[in-house]
Amino acid sequence: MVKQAVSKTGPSVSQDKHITFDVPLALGITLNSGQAFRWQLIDHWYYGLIGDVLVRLRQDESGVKYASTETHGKDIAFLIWHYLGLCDDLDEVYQRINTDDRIAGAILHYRGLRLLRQDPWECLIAFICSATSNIPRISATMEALAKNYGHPLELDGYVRHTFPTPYELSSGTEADLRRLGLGFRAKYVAWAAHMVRIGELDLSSLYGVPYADALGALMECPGVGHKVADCVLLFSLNRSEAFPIDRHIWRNLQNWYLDGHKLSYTNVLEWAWERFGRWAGYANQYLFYQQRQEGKKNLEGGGG
DNA sequence: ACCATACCTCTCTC
DNA sequence: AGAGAGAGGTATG
Repeated sequence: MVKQAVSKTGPSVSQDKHITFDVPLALGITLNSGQAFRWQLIDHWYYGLIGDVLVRLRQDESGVKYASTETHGKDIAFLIWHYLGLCDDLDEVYQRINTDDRIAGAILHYRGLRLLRQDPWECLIAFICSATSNIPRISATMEALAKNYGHPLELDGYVRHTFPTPYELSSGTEADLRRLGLGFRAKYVAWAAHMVRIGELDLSSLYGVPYADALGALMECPGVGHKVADCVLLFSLNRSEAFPIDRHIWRNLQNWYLDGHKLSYTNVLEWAWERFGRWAGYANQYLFYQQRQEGKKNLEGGGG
């Protein structure tokens, strides 16, 4: 008997395209390394938004396959290339940050993990929402904001919402945002939306200005401290020297490298710059990802 | 300058 | 299954 060929996909499925390159990339690890919160893996495709374009991505031997919604003339291949940070020379990065066995192990296991170039506005809100939270909750929060204040896009029958602009998000009051489950972060999100909308914080002006100036500008936002500002600098503003120090990284650096000494945030930062130089942010991301994977492993081991 | 504490409520765990 | 801890931080005393 011959099996009947039945198309499982709906009508008008987008044509897959392809970007070819020969630099290291670990797409799945990169999209799930805690930098971005809206990528969803469905049927072996990563669905998510890059700006106002809904895309699906899938890595193969020679690069990345993709399909997307209308791009309004934008070069989608370049958009993806840029978003994934494929222009960073990872060989140069590895050479500079590979200072010890621990980092060497992380590079070995997670080769191709990259720092993304996200939209600074979305990144700012995501990390304001990250305070005393966890990844599932941050993701849920970002989806709630998108569904309530963004607009829908459809790709092959699959619908996702854009992340709202500062103007769109400004239509929500603090009380509205609390109803979405933001908790004490609601006030900070509303405030940030207001500041960006009226131009008191101009995120696009922060590319390429001195680190300390960009940091200071971000920290003008209530609810944005040094750590959140470093996340925005590293994951969206292309500042590879930014080195976000959360409680876990702090404790681990203290044990692994600092002989148990408790240094202030600024002192740890200066230590990181001295050790890892201008690619310190990559060292941070590899150590962060490694510590998270080891945490998962320990949980599995305990369960049998 | 440093340290403790409150802040919302969701998620994971036992 | 339901209660209790803890959560990628920041602002405030």
